[in-house]
Amino acid sequence: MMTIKDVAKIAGVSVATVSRVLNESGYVNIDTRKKVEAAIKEMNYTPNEVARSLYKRKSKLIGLLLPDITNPFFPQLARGIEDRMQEHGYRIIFGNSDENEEKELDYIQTFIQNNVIGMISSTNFPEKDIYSNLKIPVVFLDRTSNDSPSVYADGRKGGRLAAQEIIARGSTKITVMQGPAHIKPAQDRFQGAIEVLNEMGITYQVIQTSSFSHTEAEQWAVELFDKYIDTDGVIASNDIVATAVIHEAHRLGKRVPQDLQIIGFDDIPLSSLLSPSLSTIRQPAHDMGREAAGLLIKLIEQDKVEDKIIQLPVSFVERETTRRKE
Amino acid sequence: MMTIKDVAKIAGVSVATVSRVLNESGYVNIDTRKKVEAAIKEMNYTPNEVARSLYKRKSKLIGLLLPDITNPFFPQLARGIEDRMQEHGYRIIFGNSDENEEKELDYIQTFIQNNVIGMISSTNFPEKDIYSNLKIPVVFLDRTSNDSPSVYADGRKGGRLAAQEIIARGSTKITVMQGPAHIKPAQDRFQGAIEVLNEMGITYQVIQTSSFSHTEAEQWAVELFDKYIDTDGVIASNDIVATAVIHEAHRLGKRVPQDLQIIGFDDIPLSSLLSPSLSTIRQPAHDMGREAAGLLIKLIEQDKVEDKIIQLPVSFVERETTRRKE
DNA sequence: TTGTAGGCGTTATCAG
DNA sequence: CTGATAACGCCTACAA
Repeated sequence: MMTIKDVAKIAGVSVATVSRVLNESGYVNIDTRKKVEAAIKEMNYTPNEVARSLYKRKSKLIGLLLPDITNPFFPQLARGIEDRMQEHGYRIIFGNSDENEEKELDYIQTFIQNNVIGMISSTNFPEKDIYSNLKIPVVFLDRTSNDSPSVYADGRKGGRLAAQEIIARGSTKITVMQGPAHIKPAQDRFQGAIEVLNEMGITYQVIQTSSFSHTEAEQWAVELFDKYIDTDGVIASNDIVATAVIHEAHRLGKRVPQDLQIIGFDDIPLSSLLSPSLSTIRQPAHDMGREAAGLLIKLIEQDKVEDKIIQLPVSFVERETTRRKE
Repeated sequence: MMTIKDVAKIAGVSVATVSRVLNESGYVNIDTRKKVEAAIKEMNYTPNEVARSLYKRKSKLIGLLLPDITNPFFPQLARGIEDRMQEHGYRIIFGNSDENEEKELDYIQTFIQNNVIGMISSTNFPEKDIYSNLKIPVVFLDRTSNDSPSVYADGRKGGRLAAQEIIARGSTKITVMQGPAHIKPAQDRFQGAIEVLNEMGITYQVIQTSSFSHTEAEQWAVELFDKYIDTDGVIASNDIVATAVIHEAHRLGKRVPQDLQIIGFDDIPLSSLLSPSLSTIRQPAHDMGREAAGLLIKLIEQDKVEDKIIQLPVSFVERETTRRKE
């Protein structure tokens, strides 16, 4: 491994000078600069980030904590984050928390031990001391807490939209699937939906779902029709559950959207490929990731940041699981 | 930030002693050990991994390079890797390569600058010098190169299976979708399938697909029926394309599986939720991730590793896009 | 404009 | 059994 010393030696200067050209700091004669640059290129030298990090007490690493990368919504966030971070020279240490506080703590711990310079987290525990006591900037993604920096989509609005659209298209016996109680955005959606339902005086039923996992989605779909066989409109807690509902409706011989309309949430990439393709409330996941990254970078690089809360708009994506508007 | 010095001070010993108890190295009197441990707990001290890494010239970080986390196959690999690594105290620095050599190089570069102790890569360029010149262990995942350590599923076998099963279920005008030319496993599948087709003397057509992206999947599905409207069996290059094919078949009024059978590849989590649910060749993605992590850990921690090539079995998952065997 | 030297937090060597 | 102390590779006063 090359070190700054080696470069200094073959450039015939001191390490301090090499460091100066490396960091474009302080004065350095144009000619010696050239010599140094030549040496660097020749030896194909790149500075050891670990040593840098030790000295500066901070690295170019940022910590990313997501509940479960296996849920199709999160890779999109991750991708948005990574794209933006990468443009700015930051790298990502990644962990799945499984919404498990202990695991989360453990990761935060090691993030800090590795001098991460900032962190993005989709945690269910944003209020915890761990976060408020952190000495590095944190951005909550798809989550919020008071006035902490955060990026999220307007879940309540999304829920309202879903209800409005499904009502406008003629469903009258609506079932709302309520996502996991401990996940804030899931509850926002739910609240938004029932708000509208109540305002319009439409009767509805609720199905509780306690997670967003693929494996359990099927069960809830079954439970749904088991309890409410004659429902004619389902507002699902996300696209995965919605997919399972389509599947189950098919199995029961229900026609979608004629007998039953379904609206999902998220607009994961596969939604448009389903048969029928899924009408859904779109969250701009990739953008959310980019924004979160952008916000964190600001927090890191600027001392004063005005807009620390970024709310992105959701929108109704009309596809084939809803009828044409009357 | 606490340092080992602070601990030493309040424990009334030298840093060397603290270091010894931290690393369980060398002798240390039981009583002083207790004092030190008490101090550590009291101050809630955790060692600075960066300093450790600098001294040891290697960290507890491993680099992970995946083509695109947005493709549902990869999160599963990632998850498998992470789970296993996490159990062993390793953390992951992650990057999307987009199958772009330059990006890949860039990441490898920074991985090394960060003293990663090993690397897992799903690269299309395993033969490149960058890899062979690396001084840290590398495991290729879902990829291979000569006798480099690697973990992958038996793609050729998978292709053969797909062809055998679809033939056994009565398709006679088969279309094989050939995945991206530069992706080895995609070609293996293709080869396996046409091998069987040729052996059995079945005529078939080929549709080229140049990527695995969601956005383009739809186009190939359209192209497929555009060119071969009366095909009665499709062997898709992966589950995403297969999903698009189901969708397009629906649109054209074809009944699946009566008029048209479809077999996918991968068995991504959503496959079972589709309508009809997708028959596919399953790759044990999560296990592949775990195995790759396990192999890398061995490579790191042991000096001699016997089985450096791990091939995992694929299997046919019978669902609703194929008919019952006759 | 350039070089010397001290320090970032740990570990390991070597006396004691 | 314990304690100085020299690295690890880099950056930044401070001198020259």
